Amino acid sequence: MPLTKEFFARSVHNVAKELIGATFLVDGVGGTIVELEAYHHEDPAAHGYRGRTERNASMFGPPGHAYVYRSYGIHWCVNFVCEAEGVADAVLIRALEPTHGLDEMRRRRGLDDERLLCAGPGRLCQALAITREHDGLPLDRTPFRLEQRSEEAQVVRGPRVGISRAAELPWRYGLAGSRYLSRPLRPA
DNA sequence: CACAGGATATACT
DNA sequence: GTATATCCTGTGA
Repeated sequence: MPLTKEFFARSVHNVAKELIGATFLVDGVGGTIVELEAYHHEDPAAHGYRGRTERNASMFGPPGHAYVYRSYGIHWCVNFVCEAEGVADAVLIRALEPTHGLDEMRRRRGLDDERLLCAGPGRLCQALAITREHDGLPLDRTPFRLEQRSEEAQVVRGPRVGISRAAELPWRYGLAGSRYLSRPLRPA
């Protein structure tokens, strides 16, 4: 079952929990979502916390769309907008288990190790060729494909990665036992 | 383990 | 205007 706009028009935590195990493809290349982080508009670590800017404009758009931004001047990171238009809640996609288009991902990443193809927000954007071109695009249309997970997933929660503000909130979600996480997830 | 790389935002002077 | 921090990764100690 493809994920609809209604799926994303809910609390960012419900969306986060249920996205673990979903399939995420761009032009047929991608895999299973095994790690993500929730960013709520009242959360000081969220890009939308201080209001709209040129960079984060698509966070304030309708749910079910992509928010792509450049991180540390080098990498791209992709978020899925949740909740409602104007609210600026989103989930940051942090890691995939590669299942589709492995050779294409290896070529783009310039490396063989399957475990490192999509284990990190910048890495997975490179593997899936996600750039600013994708910012603001709807997730239920080409080039994206998002499929709901077919079985229950064992989801674990822990503190988020790489932030200083609100670092104590356990808003990082992962698939228990996955070897494709960007780093180990210690339950909080 | 440390640190370069360098866009974007915010907090200063 | 300048300075500092950031939702990170690759490389080299």
